[in-house]
Amino acid sequence: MSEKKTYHHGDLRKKLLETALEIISEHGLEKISMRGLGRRLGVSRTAPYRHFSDKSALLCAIAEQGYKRLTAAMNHPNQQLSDDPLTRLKNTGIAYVEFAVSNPVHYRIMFGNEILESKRTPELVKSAETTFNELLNAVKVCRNEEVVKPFDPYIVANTLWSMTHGISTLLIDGQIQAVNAFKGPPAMLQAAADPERVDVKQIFEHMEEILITGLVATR
Amino acid sequence: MSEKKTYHHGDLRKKLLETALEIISEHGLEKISMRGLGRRLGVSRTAPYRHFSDKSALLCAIAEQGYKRLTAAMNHPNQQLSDDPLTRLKNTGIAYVEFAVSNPVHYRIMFGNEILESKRTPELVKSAETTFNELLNAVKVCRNEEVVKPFDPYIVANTLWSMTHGISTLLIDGQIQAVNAFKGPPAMLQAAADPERVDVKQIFEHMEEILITGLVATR
DNA sequence: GGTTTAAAATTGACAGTGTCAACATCAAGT
DNA sequence: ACTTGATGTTGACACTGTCAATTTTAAACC
Repeated sequence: MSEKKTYHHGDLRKKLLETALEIISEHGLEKISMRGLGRRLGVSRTAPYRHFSDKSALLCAIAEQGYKRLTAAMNHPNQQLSDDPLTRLKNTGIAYVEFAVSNPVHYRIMFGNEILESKRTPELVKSAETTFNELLNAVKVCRNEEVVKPFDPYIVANTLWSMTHGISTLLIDGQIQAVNAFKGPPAMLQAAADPERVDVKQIFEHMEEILITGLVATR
Repeated sequence: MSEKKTYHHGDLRKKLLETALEIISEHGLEKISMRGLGRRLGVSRTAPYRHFSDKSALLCAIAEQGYKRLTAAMNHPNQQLSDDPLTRLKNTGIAYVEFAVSNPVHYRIMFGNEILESKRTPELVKSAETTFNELLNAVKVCRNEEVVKPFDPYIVANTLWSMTHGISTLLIDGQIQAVNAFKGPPAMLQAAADPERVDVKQIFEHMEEILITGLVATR
C-alpha cells in the first residue's frame, strides 16, 4: 500500500546520501558511482545529478555531514563532565579518535584524496573550520587557566590534531594493528587479536600521557 | 638516428613508473590510467599489463619505491651527524616530514585509499615494515641510553609516527596552511604567504619540542 | 645455422563509468 | 487554466579496467 510510484521521488537527496554510505560500507569507497546510486534507488542514471552537480559534490556533502557529527561528538555532554580543562581537552581527543574509528567511511571521505582540494564546497570548508575551532578553544581554555606551558595555542592545537588525526588514519587503514600498538612485535599476537574489541581509548590515552608529561627523562 | 622502433620496448617497466609519476604530478592522482600510460609511451593500451598485473600493482610499485626512499632519507648521513640519540631521533622525524612534503605524490599513494588493503603487494608490506622499524630502532636506542622515560618503545614509536604522519598528511592536503600552523588566524596571513617557502622544519621542531618536554605546566 | 619457446606487445570485445544535451513530467503559484 | 521551475528520463560521447585470442620478436637450444 505504501507502493506510491510517483514520478517525483520526494526525498531523493536524503536517500542518496544514505544509500551512498550503505554502498561504501558494503563494497568500499571505490565502488560508489552516480549511476549505481540511481540504479539502487530505482531511478534513472542521471537523476542524482538533480541533487548533486557532481560526484564530488556528493562526497562533499558526506564529508560535511561527517564534520558536523565529529564536532558534536567532541563536545558531547558525556565528554565534558569534568571541570578540569585538561581532562576536557583529553576527552575531546578521545572522542575524536573514537569517532574516526567507528565512522571510517565518513572519516576517509573527510580526509582522503577523493575530493580534490579545488572542488571542496564552501560549506564543507566551513564545517571543517568549525571542527578545528572546537579543538582550538579547548586548548585556549587550558592556556588561560595556565594548566599548559605558554606555547602558542595554534601550535598546540595543530600538534594535538596531528597526533590525533595521525593515529586515526593509521588505525583505520590498518597500518597499525591496534593491538600491537602497545604490545610488541606483530606476528605472535596477530592471531589472538580480535580487532573489533581493541580498546582504542586505552591506546590513545597512552599517547596523550606521553604528550602531556613529556617524552624525555628529566635531566 | 636513435629512432629505433623495435617491437619490444626494452625498459617499459621503468618507463611506466617514471611516466606515471609525471602524469600524477601534472594532472593529479585521479587522472592516472593504464590506457593513458600506454598512449603516452606510444604503446598499446594493454601493454602495461605485461609489467603490472593490475592498476593496483602499478600503484603498489610506486608506494614501495616511496617507502624505500623514505627509509633512506630517515637514516641519511646528514641527518645522523650528532652523537646524541635524542637529536638523531628528532632528525629522523624532520627527515620524515620533509620527505612527505617534497614527495607528495609518493606519500599520497603510500598512505592514501587508492590501494585497497587487500591488494597490498607482499613487497610493499615489507618495505613499509622496514620503514617503521627504522623509527622503532631510533626509539629503542634512546630508551637504552635512558634519555627518554621508561615508556614502551612501541607506544613511543607509534606516538611519534602518528604525529609525524598526521602533520605530513595535513600539510600535503592543505588542511593546515603551513604558515598559519604557528602564526594565528588564517585570513590575514594567507595572502602574504608563499606556500613554497614555508619552513616545514621549523613547524615540526615546535611540535617536537612540545612532545619532548611535555605539554603540561609542572604543578 | 635453423627451430623452439617464452616473453612482450597487439587488437577486439565487454561492461562499466562521469557527464552533457535535449526532452518529458509534474506540483505549485499566477 | 496556464506558465514555470524543479525533478526525472533517454540518448549519446568519450573515457576507463581488464579479459581472451593473436601476433611479433629476442633469445635459448640442438
